Amino acid sequence: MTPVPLYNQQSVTIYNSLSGKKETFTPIVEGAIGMYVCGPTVYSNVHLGNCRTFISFDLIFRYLKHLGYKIRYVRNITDAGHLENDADEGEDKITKKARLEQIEPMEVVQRYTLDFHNILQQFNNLPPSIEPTATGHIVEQIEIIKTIIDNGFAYEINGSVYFDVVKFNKTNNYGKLSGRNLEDMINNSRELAGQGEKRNPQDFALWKKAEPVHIMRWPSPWSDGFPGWHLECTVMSTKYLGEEFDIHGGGMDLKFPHHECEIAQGEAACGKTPVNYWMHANMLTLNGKKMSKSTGNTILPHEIFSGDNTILSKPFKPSVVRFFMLQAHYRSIMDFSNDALEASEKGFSKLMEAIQHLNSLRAEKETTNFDLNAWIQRCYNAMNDDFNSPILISHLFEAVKFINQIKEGKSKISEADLAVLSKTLHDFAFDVLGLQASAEASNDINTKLDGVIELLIELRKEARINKDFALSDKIRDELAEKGVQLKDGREGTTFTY
RNA sequence: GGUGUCGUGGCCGAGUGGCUAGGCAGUGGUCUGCAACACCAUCUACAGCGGUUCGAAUCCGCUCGACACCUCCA
Repeated sequence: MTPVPLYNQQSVTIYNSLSGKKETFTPIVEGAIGMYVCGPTVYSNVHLGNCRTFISFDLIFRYLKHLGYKIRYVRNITDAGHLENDADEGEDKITKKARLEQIEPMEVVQRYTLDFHNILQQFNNLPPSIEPTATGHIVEQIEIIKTIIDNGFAYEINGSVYFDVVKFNKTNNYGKLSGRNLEDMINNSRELAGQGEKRNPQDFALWKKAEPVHIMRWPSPWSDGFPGWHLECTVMSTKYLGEEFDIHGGGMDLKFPHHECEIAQGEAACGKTPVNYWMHANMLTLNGKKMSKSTGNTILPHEIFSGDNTILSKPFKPSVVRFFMLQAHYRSIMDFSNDALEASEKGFSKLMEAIQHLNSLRAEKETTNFDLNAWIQRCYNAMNDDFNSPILISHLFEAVKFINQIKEGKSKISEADLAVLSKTLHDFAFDVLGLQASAEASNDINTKLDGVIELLIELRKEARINKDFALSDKIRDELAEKGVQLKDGREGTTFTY
């Protein structure tokens, strides 16, 4: 008999940025989900704020997987076509960096893509199902531009192609995601230089003619040039997930104009709105201000792992940082600070230690002081409610308290319940939240074990000085029995495993 | 200037029209040779001013403040 999938037992609610409300999640195809998340532009090291977004969507990916959904998670790498600004002289970010460092553009891409993967792996993010690059989809981008031109929503000027926002807005709604209306934008837009050839300031580039200095360029029917930033996501999401798919995510700062433009492109090219559920992860702030590459208000993951930053009192492990982030809801702004990290570190250890204690608990005939089934459902309810990880974590701490009570002999648990409790805690802590105990804990334990042995050596030394040889021999012999060999030398006692 | 979000106790951070989230820190106790851990108990809240309501920190209005987007950014 096939078990009923969890997704048929749990009803997930998602806050949809498009409607501004929480909505019951229903995928287009039962049991299967297509999810697209905007990835990084790989022109510099990924900072902690970037990581928060990807950890947020990793949580969502993990939970939906846990519920038994078959999910295709597509996250792009932007390695071309990302304009420095909206001016005609706009320079590709990758190209600019390449020129500054005197290396090939793809060398920049390679370096920072590796950095990105390395960091996310340390945070224990699962890799996406497909990680396409913009440069790998130039042909498709050119094709979709042709379609948009044919459909009458784009125009060519001087070898560049622009999306005609004003015309599009006559039949469609430009601004429905970001809650803007075009009239307001036209009336209140700031004056920017270099908008000369566009019909309207709100129009955005689909294809840009490359200036002679521009290294990254591709031939097209309009000019040797490069694609506009917004286009790659439309092309790659459509190619791998279809013209209509379930979830599109990204950082809150991409809502406008990037995601708004994606909707416009999708509708202009395919005649349908591309995404059912838009999800936006909120920013991580530093000193109360958004972390941002361009302003330099950032902290890098490796600085946290090494403790090499003046605002940090010590190094913190990736899992602690991940736990810290998951203690806030993904849609809330979160402020980074050393004090908050330290608090999270202690809480994290408490949780991990309790989970380890599970192995040494003695089962009784009955369970007291804990309604296991109700607790499990509350854990699911928390995650079902727009992936509320902080509430889930608060429930996990209820279990921690219960486990410690059992240890103290103040509560009891039956053998069957112990197995269920253990499975549920492992599922949520490791599979869903993506925390890591094993590797880190074992290192941690090795460190602690070394300390313990050093202590025994010290005690043995004292015993020998006091001529308490019965004790000193007992320490030496019993350690040997457990595989720890003590070696007395001129410079003191050493040991080997 | 336009649009939007938010303002919770020492810190971080949930949530809600009436029923103490949680973590960290603090205090008192139990345990301990003394500690640590753990357990039990406990103190600091809902920016300000009005309104709706039997009742609001939660809804509405105003004020103040912060942040975000409007220009590249997760």
